[in-house]
Amino acid sequence: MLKLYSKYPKHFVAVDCIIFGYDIAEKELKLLVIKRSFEPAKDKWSLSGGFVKEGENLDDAASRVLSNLTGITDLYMEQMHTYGSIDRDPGARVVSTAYYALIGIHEIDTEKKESNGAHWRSISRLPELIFDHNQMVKAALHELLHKVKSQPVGFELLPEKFTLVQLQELYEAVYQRKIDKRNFRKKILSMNLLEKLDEKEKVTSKKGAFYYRFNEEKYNTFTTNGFFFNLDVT
Amino acid sequence: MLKLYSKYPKHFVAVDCIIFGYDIAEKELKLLVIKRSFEPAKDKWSLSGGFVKEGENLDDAASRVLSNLTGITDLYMEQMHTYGSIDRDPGARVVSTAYYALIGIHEIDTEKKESNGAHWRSISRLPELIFDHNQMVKAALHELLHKVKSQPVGFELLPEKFTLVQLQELYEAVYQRKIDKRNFRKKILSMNLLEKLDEKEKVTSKKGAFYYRFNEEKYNTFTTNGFFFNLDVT
DNA sequence: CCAAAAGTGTTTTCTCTACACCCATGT
DNA sequence: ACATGGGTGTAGAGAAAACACTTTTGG
Repeated sequence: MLKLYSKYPKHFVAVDCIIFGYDIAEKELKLLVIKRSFEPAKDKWSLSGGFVKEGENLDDAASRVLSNLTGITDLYMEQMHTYGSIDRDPGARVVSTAYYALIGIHEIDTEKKESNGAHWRSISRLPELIFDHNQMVKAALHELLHKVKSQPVGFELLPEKFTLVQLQELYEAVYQRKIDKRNFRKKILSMNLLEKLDEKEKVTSKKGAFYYRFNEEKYNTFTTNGFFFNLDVT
Repeated sequence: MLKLYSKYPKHFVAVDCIIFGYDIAEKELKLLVIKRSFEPAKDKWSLSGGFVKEGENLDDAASRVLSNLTGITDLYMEQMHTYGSIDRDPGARVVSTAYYALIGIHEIDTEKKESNGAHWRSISRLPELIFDHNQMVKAALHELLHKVKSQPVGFELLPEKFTLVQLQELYEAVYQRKIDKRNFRKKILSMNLLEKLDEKEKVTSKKGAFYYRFNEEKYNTFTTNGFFFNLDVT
């Protein structure tokens, strides 16, 4: 390796993962937080993070942290923002890139979650987090809100099969407001992205609600043709 | 300083600045590019960047690079994305955070620009840039396009006083398409963010066009009340 | 048979779009 | 008086919003 840049300083580089999960039963958006196991700020609540290794891509570091914690390997994960204030981490100067992921709350490997001291916490009742982690979460929520309107990411938070009621409740949880049932269904179905299955979910009602499935192929056809997902309902 | 993290590797951290300028005369969006003065890739076209110093905030590093190049100190600058592939820079593994700035093409200190080997290049005729810089520009343009629709950042690219014609031409340059004059004026004026001045610009026409000014106070009133700037015109 | 949740259409309102002529002025 | 760019309104189409009753079925 050439020593071209040897006069410049090096820094610790880390990633922090903001893992959102949707709890279909409680109809709440949750965040995965961990009890930090090392100094500084040991035993405080924190996002899960990790240092970027030598010869490891930044994105790969984020995936590694996520998979160590949840067992999930292949996942929608998006870089959000990089935090680089010199004093953000009292242990040393660390530049940290925050990523966020959307998962169904039950997709997670419970073993791994427990052994890492991770817990789901409702976003409306978050604990105090270390460093600038609360700020990160706030920014990620803000971005999620915008994202959810313009791209069909909501489906990432649900199991493969879901009912329209569940989908609506998810949007209500994210938007933090009520949505009109008829308008919601009209709009989402008119996009032709959902496939109605022959199966019904019969736990929450006697009549039962039809399951639907997100059709990724159709979505890709649309996007390549300059289609713009836009879910903005009453 | 505690040696808490000493077992982890350190990395070079850099910033790259994507500086967009609007040329009010040529009605074109331009990008500031420089001829790189050092190895590797010496004499190739590049964004202007720099390594983050010891004890320097990430954002401050971006501001420093910008001000060295343009003389502009106080500016709207936004972090875009962090690029962290291990082989993106052939000189060494460098994690680089890209920022973009919007300025009027004439706000710049010409001395500084020349002495740094910087040039304005129309975004429709960009040269090949080093490393992943073309990718950065493409991403920044994409983000600019979305941003411009949802936030009144267009004004950053214009001088304090501007005519509605100039503002429309700016949006046409960014969107890369014609906008209906009457619809544009109707929409932008209905937002009540512009202040009509008593002065006219009389260079480009005999009749003269009234100057307007962006009213930041009004904008702040709106945003705090949950207002959403939305410019999406014919 | 009734409670509980699923499912379904229509009307009104508003926003977006398309479109063409008059105005002011310097030469 | 005319050429040049600045400025203005309206009608029609399409999208968003408001709104309430019927259906199914397990207990």
